Amino acid sequence: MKPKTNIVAPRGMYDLLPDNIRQWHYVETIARDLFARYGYSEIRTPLVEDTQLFARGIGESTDIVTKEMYTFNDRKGRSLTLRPEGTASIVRAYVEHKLYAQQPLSKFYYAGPMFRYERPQSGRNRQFYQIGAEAIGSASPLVDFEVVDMVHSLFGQIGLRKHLLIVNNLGCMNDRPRFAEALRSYFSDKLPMLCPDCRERLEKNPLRILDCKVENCKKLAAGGPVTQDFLCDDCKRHDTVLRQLLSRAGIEHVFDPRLVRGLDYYTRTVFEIQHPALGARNAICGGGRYDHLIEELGGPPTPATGFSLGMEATLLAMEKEHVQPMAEPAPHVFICSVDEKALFEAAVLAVNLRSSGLRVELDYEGRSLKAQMKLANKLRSRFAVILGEEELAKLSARVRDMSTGEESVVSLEGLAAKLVEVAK
RNA sequence: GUGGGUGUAGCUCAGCUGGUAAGAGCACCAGGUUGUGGCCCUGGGGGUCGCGGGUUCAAAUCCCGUCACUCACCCCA
Repeated sequence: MKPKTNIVAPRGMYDLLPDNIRQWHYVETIARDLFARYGYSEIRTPLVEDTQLFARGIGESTDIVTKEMYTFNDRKGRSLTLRPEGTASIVRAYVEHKLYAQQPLSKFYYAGPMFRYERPQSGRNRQFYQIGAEAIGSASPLVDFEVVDMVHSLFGQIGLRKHLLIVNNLGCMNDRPRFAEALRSYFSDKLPMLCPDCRERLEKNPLRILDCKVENCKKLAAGGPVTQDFLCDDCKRHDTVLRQLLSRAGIEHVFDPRLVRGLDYYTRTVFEIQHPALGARNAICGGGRYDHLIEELGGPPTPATGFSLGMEATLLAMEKEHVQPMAEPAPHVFICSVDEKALFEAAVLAVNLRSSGLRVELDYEGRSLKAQMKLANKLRSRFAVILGEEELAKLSARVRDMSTGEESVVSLEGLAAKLVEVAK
């Protein structure tokens, strides 16, 4: 009787097997290198935070806070939450360590898992991985520009070609309520024509009506007010400068006055990067300015801007565009042993060859030479080194080039040097 | 939380109007070569047909429930 468990990974969470992890390293490596060039330093914060941090930072009434958080009490009864996003934690650390006192502008990036209790879907999981960056301490549109350029360039360097940058300006804390009010009054007499979801949005967050997917709601929204009409002079200037910079730098983008991002803390600049080959959840990156969050979380009034990209969605986009990272390097050498004595020597030889910098595989089980050769072939090893009675008697090994089949006998003494020479 | 689709070997899937249908390809192992891979040939191991219940003489096949995966909605990276 085989013991059988039905324990599998939790819903919406999954294992990354060696075959997939290469792609993750590929993206992470490019990102780290690129971020360093922009002067952003890595920061790591706990995966778990005080529940209040997210409730206050993201917004008490948002879906993320009301129904999507993994929240639990620890043994002392403190309410803790698995982080559903990265920005709040970064800001918490910024305030806690008084980093504003050290330099006027702090530039961070982070990478790691986030958790939201949602129904899984294409490009969306309960544990998902984000790479993000935050520039805290400047209200300048130049910083928005830098951040947008940075993540846009990242996708380009990864090898994506079809990603699409969309920008908008939501206005500052004075403009937003005026705009929301205008939307309410515009839609108030059209209530029966809106979808049920939008009727609720009208109460809770009227901006969201603008990106409803229902055809009729779209039509109605098209005739309604847009953010641009309610921007104050400063916001207008901010918006203009950002878009001019993007154009001057040759960064393709579209302006979409209906783009609204979900998180409550966004002010002024918001942007999104989408990929057309994805499913319904087509954003691979979202971001924007949040000029009041630092103050909201107990710090001095400090403007900030940033973004976050979804790793799974990015990987999906890479797949659609057939972007393939380099293959896992194949072994230089596979050591085959013909008998038990050779097997012993093979283990010792492996140490020697590996210390010379070679990638070395060998058989551990004393299988047939044929089986070992098959394995060497399957692993795409450049050479097979064969140890047998004949070879060992002469303190030598047989070296077989796996692509040509040519063989030569080399003394054990000179083997490492010889292989290093030809295997490179 | 709501709705649709799908769960058969390690992988991709066929079988599904109930009755020699537990199958294929790939992968794996062995042999064809007493110490030599790729191609080819032969053989072999491997499956509670997601799980539970029901209908029936008989269920992978029909019905119900459940779990999981998946796509979409809400929301969002």
